[in-house]
Amino acid sequence: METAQDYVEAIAALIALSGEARAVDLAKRLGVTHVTVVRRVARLKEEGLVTAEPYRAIFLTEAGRRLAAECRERHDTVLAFLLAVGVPAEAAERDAEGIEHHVSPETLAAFRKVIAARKA
Amino acid sequence: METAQDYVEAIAALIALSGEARAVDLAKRLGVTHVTVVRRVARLKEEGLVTAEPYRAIFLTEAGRRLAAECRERHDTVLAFLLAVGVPAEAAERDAEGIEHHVSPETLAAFRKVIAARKA
DNA sequence: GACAGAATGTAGCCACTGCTACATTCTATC
DNA sequence: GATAGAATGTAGCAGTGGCTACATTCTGTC
Repeated sequence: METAQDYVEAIAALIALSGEARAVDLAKRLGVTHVTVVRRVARLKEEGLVTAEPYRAIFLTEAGRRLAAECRERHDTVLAFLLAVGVPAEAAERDAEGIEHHVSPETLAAFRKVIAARKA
Repeated sequence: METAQDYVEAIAALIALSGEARAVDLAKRLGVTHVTVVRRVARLKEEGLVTAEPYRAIFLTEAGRRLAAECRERHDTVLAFLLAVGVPAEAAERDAEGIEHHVSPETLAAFRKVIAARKA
């Protein structure tokens, strides 16, 4: 489930960058081989999160886009929060990747409040 | 590696509670069957983190105690931090379990500063 | 001390993620 | 349009974590 989120996030990011997500680029971005990507994408397809045809790029379904947007929003919130409490940018980026999958809605709400407070 | 930390943490907690860590109690605490525990503990033994003899309780080696202490300290810091920024206790406990494995030393330092500031 | 029940150990299954090695298909260039 | 190189697909291996089922050992009680 976590990896599914990482994948749709990465796919969304690649589509935003270049209009499509190719297996080789996904592999590069996620730091795995293309085989791992292909197999995982097949499952995402079964789960209805992406569309994928042999030898073609990968795209998100409506459900995939929704999930990606959620993840993106959560990721950005966690990152902004870490930066707001004084974590150096590089560490914040790294840690946000791991932390984002373990924040409950309650924690996310608390994070947002802190961000808003620091901004004010 | 994450699971190794969860196990030494749990073992340390059980030892603190009752003087020893038994497989069945570990299984209950970690929410898995005793088989999973036994196999993981065998690996921890190979890694020099615990001592384990057939049909005997599990204990931490010096290295295991060090690791457990580190994890405990980090866990407590994350939990205290979440509470300090207003996360409800229940959610904080849950999320700390997941987040603790993804905080870098830099992030931990930032967390400590926030805790100190809120305390003052 | 026998015995039942609890605890532990062992065997074997599945799912997931990662890999290498090799096969196939695309694609850009000549 | 042939062809080399890139991209993708497929097969098969290993490690980890989860399980059930069954065997063995402990242990407390009669």
